[in-house]
Amino acid sequence: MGMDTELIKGTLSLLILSLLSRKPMYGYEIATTVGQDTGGAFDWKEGSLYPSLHKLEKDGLIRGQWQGKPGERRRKYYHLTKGGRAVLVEKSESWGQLCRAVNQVLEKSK
Amino acid sequence: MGMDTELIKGTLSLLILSLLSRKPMYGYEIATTVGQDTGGAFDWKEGSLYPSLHKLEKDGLIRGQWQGKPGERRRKYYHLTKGGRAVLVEKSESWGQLCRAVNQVLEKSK
DNA sequence: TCCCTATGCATAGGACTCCTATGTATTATA
DNA sequence: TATAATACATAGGAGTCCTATGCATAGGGA
Repeated sequence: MGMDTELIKGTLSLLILSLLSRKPMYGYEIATTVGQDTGGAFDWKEGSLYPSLHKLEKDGLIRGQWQGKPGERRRKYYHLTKGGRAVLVEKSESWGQLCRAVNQVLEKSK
Repeated sequence: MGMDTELIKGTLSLLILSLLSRKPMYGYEIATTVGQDTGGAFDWKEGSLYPSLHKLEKDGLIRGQWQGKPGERRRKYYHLTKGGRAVLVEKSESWGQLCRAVNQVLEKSK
């Protein structure tokens, strides 16, 4: 998709939290899910995704647990913490405010 | 306003172009206008605004001209170039795509 | 069997955006 | 006459995201 990458900044952590509010997921699953859900609008790179997951965990918003019975592929499942759920609500509201504010300016310029 | 600053990134140049599509404006006027139009949602700092204006000019999207008859306050008025107008259209479309994509994910998580 | 692709996680280094802090100068106001 | 508001500018740093690279396993086709 031809979406301006500059405009994407800041949405990564919001969307990771949102996706994990559905159910625990592992990194690769998060990336493919957000791609599918948006018709390919997002194509997160490993170099963005994994450091972001590590930071969210460091900040206590998500927690990761290695899973994999012997013979299974090793995956790190992340789930939202209570704090992460609260931040998700805040970030969602901020996102709504941003949308309204930007669209106000764009509308007024027409 | 309590708007998450991370989410703001990328909107600065879009909104500057949008504001200048109304009429030529000088830097300080741009900052106060975007604040008024959004009820204070944006509070752009000089350290963000002026470098951004310089970059937009360097990229050929806007052009600045010093104005000020003697006795008047010296102001640098910027106006959109033809290229700037085209980029504004592109960026507006990208912004719309981003909004839809993010909201798709958020909605699906409810 | 062997190679290639997809899956799955990770990090170093760099580009880019925005902010804080600071500087200069003029005009209006208390 | 001091202070706030106006008006522009830049250096330095923090933070976010990307490119590039590395490692490892599973599955499918030749």
